[in-house]
Amino acid sequence: MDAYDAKAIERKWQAVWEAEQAFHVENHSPGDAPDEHFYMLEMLPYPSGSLHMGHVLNYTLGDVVTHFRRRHGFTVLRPMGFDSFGLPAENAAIKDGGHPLEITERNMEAIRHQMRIMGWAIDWQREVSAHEPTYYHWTQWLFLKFFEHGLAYRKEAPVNWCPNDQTVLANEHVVDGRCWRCGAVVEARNMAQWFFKITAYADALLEDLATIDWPERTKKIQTSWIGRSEGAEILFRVEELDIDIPVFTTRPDTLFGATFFVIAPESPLVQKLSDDEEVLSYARVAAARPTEEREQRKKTGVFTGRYTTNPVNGAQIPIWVSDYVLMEYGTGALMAVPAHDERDGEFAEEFDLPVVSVIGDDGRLINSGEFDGQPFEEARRAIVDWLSAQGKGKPAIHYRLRDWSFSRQRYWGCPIPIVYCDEHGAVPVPESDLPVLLPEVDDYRPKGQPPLASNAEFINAPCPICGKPGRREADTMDTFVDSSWYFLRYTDPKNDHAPFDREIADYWMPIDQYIGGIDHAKGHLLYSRFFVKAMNDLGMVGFREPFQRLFHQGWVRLEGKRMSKSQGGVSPNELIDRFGADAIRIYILFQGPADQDIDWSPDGIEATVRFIRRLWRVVHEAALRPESPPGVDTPLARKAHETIARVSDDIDRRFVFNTPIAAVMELVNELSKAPGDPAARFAAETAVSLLQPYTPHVAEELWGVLGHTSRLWTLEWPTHDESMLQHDTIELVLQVNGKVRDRIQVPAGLPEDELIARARASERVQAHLDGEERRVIVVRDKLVNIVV
RNA sequence: GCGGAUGUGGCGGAAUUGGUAGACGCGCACGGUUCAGGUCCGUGUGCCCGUAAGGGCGUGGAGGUUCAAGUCCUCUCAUCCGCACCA
Repeated sequence: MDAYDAKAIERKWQAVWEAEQAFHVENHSPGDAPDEHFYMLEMLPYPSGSLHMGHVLNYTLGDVVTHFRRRHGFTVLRPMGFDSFGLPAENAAIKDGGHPLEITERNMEAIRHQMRIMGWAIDWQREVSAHEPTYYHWTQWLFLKFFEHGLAYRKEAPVNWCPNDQTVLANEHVVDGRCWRCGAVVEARNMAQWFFKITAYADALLEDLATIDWPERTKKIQTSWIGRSEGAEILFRVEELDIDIPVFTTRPDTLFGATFFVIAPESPLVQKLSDDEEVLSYARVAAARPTEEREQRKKTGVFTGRYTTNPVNGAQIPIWVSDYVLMEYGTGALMAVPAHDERDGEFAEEFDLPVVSVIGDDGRLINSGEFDGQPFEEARRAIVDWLSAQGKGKPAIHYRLRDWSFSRQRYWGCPIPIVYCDEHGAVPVPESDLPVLLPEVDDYRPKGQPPLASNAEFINAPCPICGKPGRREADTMDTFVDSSWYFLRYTDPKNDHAPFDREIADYWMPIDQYIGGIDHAKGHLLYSRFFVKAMNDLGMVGFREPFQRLFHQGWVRLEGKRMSKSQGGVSPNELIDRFGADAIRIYILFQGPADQDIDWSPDGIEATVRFIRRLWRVVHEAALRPESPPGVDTPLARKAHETIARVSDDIDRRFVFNTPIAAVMELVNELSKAPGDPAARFAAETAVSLLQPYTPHVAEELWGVLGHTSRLWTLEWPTHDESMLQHDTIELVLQVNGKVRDRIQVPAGLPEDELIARARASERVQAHLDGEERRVIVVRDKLVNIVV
């Protein structure tokens, strides 16, 4: 027996898999495509630096599922690619020099290498990268389709502006109101921005959550992010100015209690309602105040001097301006009901405004004219009906979700295929002119305008309609656009006349198992759902959800901090070099349930290497034993069958990956204690076969040691014999008053009387039977509990 | 403030349907083998009392349901996460 040499074994089998393209799957013509197919996908990596232990967990998990499904006869699509546009490469180029493309491709090569030496079963023939023109060609094409159908549009909107870096920042790059890079206080600035109309899909995104198998907490995050609330829009008339101000409320039943009215400081209504300098200056100061300060509990505000009419009772109520009203939500104005809304109540107290209670302790309306006495739920409808009849209101639904702003004033992203013409406005680049290639620029640093704007050759382009000089859009797309459809491109990655073929996409999609971090719950996972729904409506795909089943792996933490590219962490390469990929794979999954966070400690790795070496030795010993006869029935054989059952159920139904390792360890322990057992060969083969998805290299090698020439990775998963799980004798637990007093071996299947008799016969039980027997509970083949 | 998750030995965790708490592994202790060993093998290891037999206690805390609770119910504490003046 040679010593276990992880490196040699891993290189050997990785070479075989590559030479045989073992994990490549073909697209069949629709008629003869295999029925049993499975689309396994993990979120694609962002190529900044190299992979960290969090990735190792993510992709090893996916790898186990891939092998497990393959060996159950499924044709498994398991592709890989790179989210290769984005700020980090650009920032690295600014900071250290070099080109974002070079930096990105260097990192990609490092990651491909890591993926290869981890031995992951990936179909590399389907690799896609966001920054390749052959990919972003179709990102641009999809943008044009969305634009054509009104799902992509341009409008003025507030953005996070860093006055120091002279650029817009994404929300996640604003930390405590400051720029993450230079620390300058971020300002709100209005700029023309491109948006996707994700709000048009708010209801669909909510409703279809019921059709997908996702963790409840993720559904909850999306639900609260979309933030649907039902209520009414009510018009408040300002007679002097002859205007109606709409407000949104979820509590129209409290309308009679509206004793004042408040508008947001940013609201254009402020100027209309008042020219008083005190009011205007309050509004200016309040609007400019950072959000944090606005959230401080003490209410501020100023009376405009104007009144509006409560539509339901004609009361003249004062109009105030206060920064507790948000311009972004509802209509930027609200009816204040101090008796039944905590915030309105605080405001009323601060400024000594009247409070009228309109709901009694019994939940029925009071002080509400003709609606008095109605339960408030009924009144809610009745009042809205009454308002509708009067033309003063209507039922309304509001969402917290806003349209997705995807313009980025940065270089390293997908160009937006638009030309601005003085005459024709924003004109889409014709499909035949795609892709609009990302050009070279002299300097990636944004200086008040996006880097692309400085490239005259790029920026000056004729209007596609009239041919007169126009200017290209200089913004690039948010990288979340790239990742909103990459999983579709994988199904048909080489297509050069369309993003993908619908029939092929419909065949593979939706993804059967998606694995990635929960941090993408309201970003990538929501955007991708929106894309698929929109594409379905445009007739491009035949399904409405991209990810049928979703799993979130936990974080790998180092000293309490999440390992990530920015935080650094433990280098997988070094670990592979020292312990081998198989040991790392088994180690990372053995730490605990995969959806729980792992605190990194190097201690356990030695142990997993020790286990592999033990397996190596025990299997070699077993290989010297004669072939196990079919149907061999020994305790070791039974243990093997039990292990097959446990491992299969854990991976398949329970989706847990740590306990199967423990189960196989038990089997290997049993085997090492009974090397001469006639079932030794069988037990060894079972252990190796069950471990194959976890440790594919050493499993393959040991499969050969056991005399097989077949490819274990292609073989059917073992099945257990149900009859081998039945035990002839069982351990019967004997309790007195619920406390365990004895355990005895009895034949399985004894009748209750017999079990009771045997329980009473136990000396240890008798020692505690000093009172009158009141009751005896029997769980057959398990326990007897005597109550005295 | 609202919503959610988690809490089990010295440590990571197991216990799937209310039925033996602590599987498997780390660590530790003792013994053996080798001896250059940070190798390998074996035994033990929840806590307390006891030489032992045995007994008591024990799943963040307090109550409850039940013959029986880590598991179900009520309250509570701690940690983490999400949302947060959303009308």
